[in-house]
Amino acid sequence: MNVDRQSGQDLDAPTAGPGDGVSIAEAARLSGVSVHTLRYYERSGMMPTTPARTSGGTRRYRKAELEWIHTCTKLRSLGMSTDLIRRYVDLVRAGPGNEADRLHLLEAQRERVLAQQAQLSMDLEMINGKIQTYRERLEQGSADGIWSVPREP
Amino acid sequence: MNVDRQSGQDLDAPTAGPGDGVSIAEAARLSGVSVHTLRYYERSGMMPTTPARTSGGTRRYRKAELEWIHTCTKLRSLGMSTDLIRRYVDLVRAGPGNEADRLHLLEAQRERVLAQQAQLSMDLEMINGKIQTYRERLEQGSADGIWSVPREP
DNA sequence: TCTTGACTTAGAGCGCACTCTAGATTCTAG
DNA sequence: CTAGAATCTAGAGTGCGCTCTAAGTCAAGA
Repeated sequence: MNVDRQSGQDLDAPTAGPGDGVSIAEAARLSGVSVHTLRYYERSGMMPTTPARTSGGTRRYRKAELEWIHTCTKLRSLGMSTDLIRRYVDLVRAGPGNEADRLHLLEAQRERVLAQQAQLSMDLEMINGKIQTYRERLEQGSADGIWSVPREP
Repeated sequence: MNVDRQSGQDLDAPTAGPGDGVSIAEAARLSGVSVHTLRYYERSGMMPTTPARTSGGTRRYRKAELEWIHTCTKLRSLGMSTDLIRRYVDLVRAGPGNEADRLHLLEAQRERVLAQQAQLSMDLEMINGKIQTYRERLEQGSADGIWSVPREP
């Protein structure tokens, strides 16, 4: 059985009984995002499946939701916009048959990330150059001419 | 003589005579940022030196400003906040003697970029895995079980 | 049962980095 | 000299991705 060590809840339970899944606070702790953000993701259509509810209406996050949140945070940290994630989620919710579209969204994001990595590496050379220059000048006791303001004669 | 090919202006001229430097539109074209952004950078204290002005008050960008804008856009694309850039610019404007502080700002930014690159690479593995899975399933004509919504029995 | 803390919703607020506007002034080609 | 394009300033507006609030409901231990 697949059980959360903290809450002792069965993450795979098929129904929304009172003891199934974990609370939103626990889901937040497990995924590293705030409860506010979890609710925001849900109401803005960024969850392929929404957490089950107890009879009182409180959310119970299970394996599917927790795994998606994990994926979702990775897509976000790869720079994928909430709008694109919504589009991806819409495809998933539409069910089988649009896998090529989903693939295309992911591949497009990968291309953006690769481009960004290349850009970062290029711009890093610049900052490394400046760091190197500062270090050399500091060894000599002077940093003139890097970005000092020229004095009027 | 250092001359802009487009405007034919002397970028090194020491005084703010009417024909020295380039207009803000030309500076924008050369640096790839908008004229709005150039004015914003200036008034929010992100320019170590401000462009000279004609007698009528219009800006004339010269080599120093154009080079800084170039550096500044790279720092921005490395994710350095405008606040940190302002701090760096303040140090530069304060003149020689704080090179260690400047160096520290740049090194801290480099550390953040290196961490971000590592994170991007890690998260990219996830997206690559999903892309790979989708491709395989598409070859088989099915993408069930990646992020499909389970049907109720 | 009671109490305390966690949870609910809809909607407002925030921080960042621009981006645009209005209305006046300046520049430049003819 | 003149017309039209470019520029000026201070300040307002925008889009993104959260983040927080208010006013109430629910859950769980003593």
